[in-house]
Amino acid sequence: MKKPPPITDSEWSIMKVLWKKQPLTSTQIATQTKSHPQTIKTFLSRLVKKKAIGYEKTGRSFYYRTLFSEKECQRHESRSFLNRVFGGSLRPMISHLVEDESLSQREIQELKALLNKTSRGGKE
Amino acid sequence: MKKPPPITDSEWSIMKVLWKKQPLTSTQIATQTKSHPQTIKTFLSRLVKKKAIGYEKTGRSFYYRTLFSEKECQRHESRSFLNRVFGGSLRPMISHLVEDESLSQREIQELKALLNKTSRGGKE
DNA sequence: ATACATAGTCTACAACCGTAGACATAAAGC
DNA sequence: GCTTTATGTCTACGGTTGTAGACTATGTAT
Repeated sequence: MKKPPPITDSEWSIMKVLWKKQPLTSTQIATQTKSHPQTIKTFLSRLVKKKAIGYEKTGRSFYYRTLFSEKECQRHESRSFLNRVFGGSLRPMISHLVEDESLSQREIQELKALLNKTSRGGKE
Repeated sequence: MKKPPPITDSEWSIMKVLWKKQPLTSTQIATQTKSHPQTIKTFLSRLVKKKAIGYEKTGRSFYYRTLFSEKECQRHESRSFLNRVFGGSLRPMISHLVEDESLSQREIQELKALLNKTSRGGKE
């Protein structure tokens, strides 16, 4: 499976819209994001060029569609973020987040449950 | 407390070196990072200009020093990353990381311990 | 004092990013 | 068939980023 290309901030906002509902035309995206249509078109071209999205032409309309799942892209971004800010190691990052951003009791319970579930899958 | 300015990838690598040992001269940093000295100097100027670091001139040498702790910067970066990629919510992100990046048994244990400790401090 | 070395400042430059105008093309309605 | 309208493509432009050469100023050694 190919890995997703780098996606900039503004491009992410477009990807997000598409992940919610696909496929969409440039006009539909512009309406939803309340952005200048021309700007959206530029971002769409760039995303197409870097093969983050594709499109099908049906009659007069171009329908855009992502070529990667949100999860794939999140995974990828997390990786590079991790490398940049936390030197690549996950644990310090999670520690930091957990310590720093106060989580509610409920969230903590959920995370613990998650960790229990993962226990079986984790590699030793 | 002022918030840290945006720091680019390359600049992070300099900050990292400084956080490990401060203060340092540009030459020392260039040596450690094995980068072209001129490039380091540029980054240092930019970091000074955006007030991420400061320096003291002692005799012939300029000693650079960070103006923010690593934790502060990590916090800041985590925030913007979170907003961009996970729509600002922490839990999905941690879930994603925990599910996706396989953690060792040991790491899982450590995280659980961390969560227990945090229980008391977390807000309800 | 004079020359050498060191370290900051100015300048540059290509690539990328956010933003968007101008232009072309093609479908659709009249 | 011709005009309107929608939609992609080309071009642009200022700002940032990574990279680094050239110039300058100032200690340092002789």
